[in-house]
Amino acid sequence: MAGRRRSIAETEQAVQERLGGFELQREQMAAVANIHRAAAAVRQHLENSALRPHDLTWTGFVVLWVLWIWGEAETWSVAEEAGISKGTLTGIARTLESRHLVARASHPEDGRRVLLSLTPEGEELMERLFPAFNAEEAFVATPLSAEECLRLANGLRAIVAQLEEHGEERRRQLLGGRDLAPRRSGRRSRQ
Amino acid sequence: MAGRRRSIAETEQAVQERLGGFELQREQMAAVANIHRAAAAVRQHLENSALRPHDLTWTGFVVLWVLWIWGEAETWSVAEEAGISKGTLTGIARTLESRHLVARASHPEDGRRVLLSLTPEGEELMERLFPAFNAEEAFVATPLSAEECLRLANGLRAIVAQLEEHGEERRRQLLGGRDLAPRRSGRRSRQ
DNA sequence: CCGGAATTATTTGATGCCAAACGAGAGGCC
DNA sequence: GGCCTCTCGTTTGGCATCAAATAATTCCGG
Repeated sequence: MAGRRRSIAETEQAVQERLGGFELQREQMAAVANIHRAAAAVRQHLENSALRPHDLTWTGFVVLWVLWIWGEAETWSVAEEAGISKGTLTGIARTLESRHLVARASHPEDGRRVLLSLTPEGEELMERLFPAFNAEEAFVATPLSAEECLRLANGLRAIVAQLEEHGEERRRQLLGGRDLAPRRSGRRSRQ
Repeated sequence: MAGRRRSIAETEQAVQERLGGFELQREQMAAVANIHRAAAAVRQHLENSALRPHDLTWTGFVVLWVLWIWGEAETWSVAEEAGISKGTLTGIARTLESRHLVARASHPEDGRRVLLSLTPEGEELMERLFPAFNAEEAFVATPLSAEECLRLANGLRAIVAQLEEHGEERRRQLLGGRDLAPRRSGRRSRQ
């Protein structure tokens, strides 16, 4: 056992032994745990294969991707699509702008809003990068048939939908009226 | 369309339109994209429901979890299991140690190695926290039957295995002998 | 045993990340 | 026009994150 990476089977065996005394939702636990294992492994691989030669981070790529697919868009919508907070997007957009891949323009009718779009350089990058990226997506999914991929995607989509539809209500319920403790980090009030 | 969150179906439609001219692995792309959407959504929910009252981050919880399941363990092995780099673990362990949830001990036979374990306080926390955490895992998986959860877990496990078995070789192949550009960030050489 | 090679964990630097606070602008009302 | 409120994007603070450099220790050949 010592000095070797544990397989998922070994881990699940250890969990079984450790948690024998608990009543638990075993299948759901395995699903959630593996979502994160897979996400981390896939992200790691894509960053170190397709993205690294272009010095892009995962999130930077996702933002470029969103702009490529949707064209010019407001920041709140880009953040939403990319699955990051608007504060994070501000930083990412700054980085991408400094590399001339993304352009920032203020909304013609509302001075508060900002529009993001790809520069021609950004478009060109995506056209070259995307096929390589997609090839690595195919590589990580090699063990699965096309149909199994769709099944997988459907299961995951159902989880996302569940959280979009019922997540906020659930969190409210759990609180039962009490206030949620503020995060340890985050900006402090001035007074 | 404006001012509303786009559904996954709409996104996939836009992708279809934008990428009509590319040859692409559609199913694999959908699977990979949804892995990340789901991972982010699930993590967000768990942090804001089960973990927040205990002021734990996702990664902090995962590290406690690994120690709870496996007992005392060496740091490299904890990092491996938790899916983070050993450098990151150093920071997390420091945080958890400062909160008296984790203890650090040096290896009796090898002064380079460090052993981590839960303190009694950490054990107690996990015993109280785990049921709540598992309940939220069950909540996010509500739309799926137990069997569908297992199917999902199996598909994801296959992807992780693919990367563990062939990922490194694949990245070497892609490089074709060339050196991978260093990351933009990271420690600089002294000279 | 001595000195270099190998193997640990830690430090470092740049970036990512969130939530809450903030400031700038828009819109309604009187 | 002067306010008050609402709604944007940005800033802030505290961590998390990685890979490479470095420090600390062990191992091995002579």
